[in-house]
Amino acid sequence: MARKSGSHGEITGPRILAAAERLIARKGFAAVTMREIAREVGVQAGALYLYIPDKQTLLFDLMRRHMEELLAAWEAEPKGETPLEQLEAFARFHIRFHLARPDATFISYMELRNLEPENFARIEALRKRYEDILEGILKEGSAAGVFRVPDTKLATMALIAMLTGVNTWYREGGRLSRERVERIYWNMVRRAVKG
Amino acid sequence: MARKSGSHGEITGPRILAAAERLIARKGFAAVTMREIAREVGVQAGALYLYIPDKQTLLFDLMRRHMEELLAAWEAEPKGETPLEQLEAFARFHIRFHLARPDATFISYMELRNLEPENFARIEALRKRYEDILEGILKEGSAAGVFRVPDTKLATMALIAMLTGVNTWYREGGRLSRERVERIYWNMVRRAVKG
DNA sequence: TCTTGATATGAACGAATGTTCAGTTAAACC
DNA sequence: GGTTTAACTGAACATTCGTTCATATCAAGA
Repeated sequence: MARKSGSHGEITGPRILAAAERLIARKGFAAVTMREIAREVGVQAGALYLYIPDKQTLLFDLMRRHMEELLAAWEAEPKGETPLEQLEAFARFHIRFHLARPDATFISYMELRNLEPENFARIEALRKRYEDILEGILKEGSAAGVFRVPDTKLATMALIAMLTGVNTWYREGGRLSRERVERIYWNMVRRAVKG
Repeated sequence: MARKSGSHGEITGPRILAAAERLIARKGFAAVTMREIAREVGVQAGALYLYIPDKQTLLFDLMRRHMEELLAAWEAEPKGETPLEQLEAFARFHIRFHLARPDATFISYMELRNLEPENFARIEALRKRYEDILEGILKEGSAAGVFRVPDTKLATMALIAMLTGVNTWYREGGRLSRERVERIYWNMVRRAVKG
């Protein structure tokens, strides 16, 4: 029997990615088995291979999707005119986007070393494109005398680390609203680079 | 035969921790096998169990040692008088300490989810003690009107994330000296919280 | 109604895992 | 020189891993 109940064609493919994302974020890629993922989807382990070639590709697909959605979401974002407005847009966008996808964010920062070299290079390339966005804003603002940053690359890494750090402690329904967190972080970012 | 060459009593215990730290930092706890660690030490896998009870304890020992050394090192650090001086001391200390121990730092931030609940709680307690040091400085400076931080807990998390982020990109012998990195980061920290 | 093709099962594969343990070695002590 | 003892080996244990595949099921088209 193919399944206990329900009909075929009930989109199993996407459910695999969703289940894998949840499990890998919680336990780590190496600690999650294909059988666990299958159980979460409600299917036997062998059935996973109708949708993915192997476990490594599953991880790569999750990370690539996350990075591509990140870049696409920024493209669709209202940018602002001045470097200061752009920096605020970026800071708020970064917090908002990553807080909305805690699992994917966690995986993309923690599981890099479980990617095979070629896959690693491709994810790193996407990440660099994202970092270049922030560095571009900082460079422009530096040239205009609005920002004072001795090293734009270093400032880029510092600000992204700080902003991504929100994910490690923020909890929905906690003491602070997302809007309030955004404002406080934006204030720290602004003051950290203000000329 | 016990060994191919050399004599017994050549401190194998510490070498296990050192090898495990290197390997786990590079490949992740779940992806490292006891046989790999043993090979790195130059011993058979069974011999590891003369020094450690099991793999989980090995991870816990690494993380506990790191956190305890961190707290002890801060105790031994010259503190400064004013909140501003204390904050500078903390920022520079944090960067210096963690850059000197990239493997242990990496493990302590990445492998928390591989700790069993009880071990996790103990490591988290140590981490909280460390975060409380920075929050204490921020609170004191806020009360004195030297700092302007709307929420000391949030600022603590933001600054620690930013400072620890140095480890993700800094490379010995790279473009920037450690002293220069320290100064630039300290400047950003100072401006981010200055009243 | 018969055929087709996608979807899924469940058993099986070899390899690898953490851990144990009876036996071996060699240095240290009497 | 004989005994003790800590250090270590190497084989074995029961599980579990990712992956494959012959087979079964079912919905849809002819």
